Amino acid sequence: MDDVASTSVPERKRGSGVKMVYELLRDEILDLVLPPGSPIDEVQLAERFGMSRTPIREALVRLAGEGLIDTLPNRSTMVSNIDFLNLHTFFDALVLMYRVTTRLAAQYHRAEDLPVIRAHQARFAAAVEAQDALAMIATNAALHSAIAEAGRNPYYISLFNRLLSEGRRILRLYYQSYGDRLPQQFVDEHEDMIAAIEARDIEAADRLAKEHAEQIVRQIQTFFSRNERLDMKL
Amino acid sequence: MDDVASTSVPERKRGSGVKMVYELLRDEILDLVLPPGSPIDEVQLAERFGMSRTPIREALVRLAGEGLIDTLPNRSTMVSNIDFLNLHTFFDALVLMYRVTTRLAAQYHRAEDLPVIRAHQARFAAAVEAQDALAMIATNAALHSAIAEAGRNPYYISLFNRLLSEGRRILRLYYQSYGDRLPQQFVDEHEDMIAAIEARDIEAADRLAKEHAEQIVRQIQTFFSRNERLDMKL
DNA sequence: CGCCGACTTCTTGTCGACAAATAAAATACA
DNA sequence: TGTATTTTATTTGTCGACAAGAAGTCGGCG
Repeated sequence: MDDVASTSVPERKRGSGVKMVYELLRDEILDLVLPPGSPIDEVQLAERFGMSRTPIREALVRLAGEGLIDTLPNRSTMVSNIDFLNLHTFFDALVLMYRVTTRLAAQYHRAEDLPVIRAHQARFAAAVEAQDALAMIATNAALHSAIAEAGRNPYYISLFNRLLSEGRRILRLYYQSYGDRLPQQFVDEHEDMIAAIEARDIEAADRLAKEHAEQIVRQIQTFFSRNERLDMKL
Repeated sequence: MDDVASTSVPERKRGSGVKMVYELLRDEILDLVLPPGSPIDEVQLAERFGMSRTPIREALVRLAGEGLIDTLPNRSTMVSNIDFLNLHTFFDALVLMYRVTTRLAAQYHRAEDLPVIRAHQARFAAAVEAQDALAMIATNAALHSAIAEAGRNPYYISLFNRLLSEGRRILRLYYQSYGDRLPQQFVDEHEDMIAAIEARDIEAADRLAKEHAEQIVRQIQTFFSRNERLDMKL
């Protein structure tokens, strides 16, 4: 009908365009609005956002740096595929980072971190209540990211955020096929983890994070091995 | 002979400029040729490499993505500082990644990985023999990176490489002040680790990596705490 | 009928130029 | 003389245009 974003050119500020494009594309990729393999056309994006190709390009370089898009030299660029064959490496790193970040949060968190964490947990519980899969996935990632922040190790934070991002795509795929049935159990497990963090019980935090992570991983692995023939390129 | 980079415009190939600038700047930063805080001027680099600002900019965006340079919006961009106050987070992550990657290498390496690893180890031994600190630091990073590659977990590989990069700057600072006295001990420890990997002895690989890493960390921490007043901005 | 080569087209990579934002310098004023 | 304000200068952010590289297309030839 009408061009979605052609006429609105709302006088962006100087440095804001890149960030906006980056975050929007990022969310669209992670929510599978742009499924793996989708072609990314620079001029098309330039038209859509009403700006030149230069800032678009910068956003794409950043996304490529995080492995969210793949760029073939001189040829096309597209949303990166999910490597189903090596999912175990992803799960291995995910479980380890769950443990390490939760452990460090119990050790190093400050008083002002807990309200932030609890706020995320509240949003997560609300999403589960509303059976909103997309919101539940996003708030789950935000919650664990906040816990990692409280651990105050930028290297772990960085890797964990990347894993959580990739996890958003995989979880979306999982709950999509699973009929979006969202268990209350995760909310309770989160509560226990937060309590352990607040009590500064490092070993308990580690153990709870390990169980929490391994349980999720087990569910998803079961699902993906059941649909073995899902080795489509997608 | 000729001016280093003024008249020679050797017809680079289309996509090669960015990579070249990226790698060169990266090495100059990690070898402290460009010390922390050095200003990065785009036009100056453009003249130096005989190209436009666009590819320079792309290389800088990538470097910023890895935390090697900091960019103040609309103002200057400079080599990122080393955060001496939070070195413990760096060491914590470094030790963990040493362990995990070596462990996985023992578990998942293939026959063709070992010659590569041994080649790096030979170069490392040669650098120690020659008492060449810069080469020793670089080959050490390359060796451990190769071990991580044999572990075949891209997430760990990515974080570990970032840690090894940052480590190159810190080690450079360390050996610089230490009179570049290079111990033979590291060569032997590497040999033991490689042997454990080859024997697929996972627990031994883990233990050796842990001891190796903690010993290095201890040395550097002692050094830095002795020079406590090194809390200069540098 | 099928294979090989020139051509077209489409996307990316690079360029030079201009505009905005900020810091530094210069000026005016109390 | 010290401070506020204007001016200048420098660096970044953005733009439109052009050229190179690669896939697809079409025609020619065996």
